[in-house]
Amino acid sequence: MKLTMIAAPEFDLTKTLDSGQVFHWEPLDAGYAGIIGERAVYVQQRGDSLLITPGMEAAVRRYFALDHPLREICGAFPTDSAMCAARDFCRGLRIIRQPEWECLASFITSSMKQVAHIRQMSRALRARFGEVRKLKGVQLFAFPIARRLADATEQELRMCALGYRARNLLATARRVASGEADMRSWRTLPDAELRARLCELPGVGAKVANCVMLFAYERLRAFPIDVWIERVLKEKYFPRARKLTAERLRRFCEEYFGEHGGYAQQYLFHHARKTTPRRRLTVKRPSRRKLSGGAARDTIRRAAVK
DNA sequence: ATACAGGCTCGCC
DNA sequence: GGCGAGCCTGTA
Repeated sequence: MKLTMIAAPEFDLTKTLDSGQVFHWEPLDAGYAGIIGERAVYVQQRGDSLLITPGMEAAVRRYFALDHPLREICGAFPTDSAMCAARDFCRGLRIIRQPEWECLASFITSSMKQVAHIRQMSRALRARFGEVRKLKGVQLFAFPIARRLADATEQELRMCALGYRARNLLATARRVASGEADMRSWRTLPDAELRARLCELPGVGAKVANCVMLFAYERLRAFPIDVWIERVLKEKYFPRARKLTAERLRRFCEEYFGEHGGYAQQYLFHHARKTTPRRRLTVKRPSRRKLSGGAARDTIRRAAVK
């Protein structure tokens, strides 16, 4: 197939797709296959350009936010050592513009999951409920619209390995499909109100809401705080803090990282995730994790088996 | 094999 | 209004 070339300066496709903001792109040939809106697209980087499916030029530019003034954004970051290291490591990583529903649904499934598994759940949902598209001879599945999932049963969603997330995804899909939650109209809301609307949805708390604001609503101040970022922040910015409440941490991020906090967060996150040896994680985890949730149940299950 | 994941929600105090 | 426990399942 003939491909079209578009300019993409200050852009790193692989870093962007591998930074945990989007979960459906699959490697294909020397590039990636994915779906933007309803349409399948192939994207391959060649230096400062992208080779893409003809006819998708505008959609690709918009989706990958090639218009974001990356140099200015990075230039406005704080200049502490952690931030500088992340900035250098993540050169070319952009916060993309995802469809609202796909982004929301994906992050509802993300709770307590590693990126690899979120991708699997996305794949299962798409293969079971999504519309098929052909690209370069391979089949791609679009992320199912809310209506489609709203008409499914919790059982069917659980078959996509969602576990307890199935219930939340189904309930939220129903609200979105019915129009009770009109995600499109929320575009005009100020940050705080948008966050409040999102948090009313089942399975959506502050973390997921901030991810959706950042990756789908272009709210570049939104600063999702997950266990990785929490670890980085505590280590780099509060090395000796006794107890740091979530609220205090949130306020610090808002003031310190400011206008482009979301970019700063994504860079710190990606840098930490890609450079931290796995072995160190367990040692550095907050102690409560050792006691709660899965660990306790594992113990029970093991005891029951014996 | 077994610990533990990029949380949310409830019940408890 | 802060804290801990439970929830499902696959992966490292």
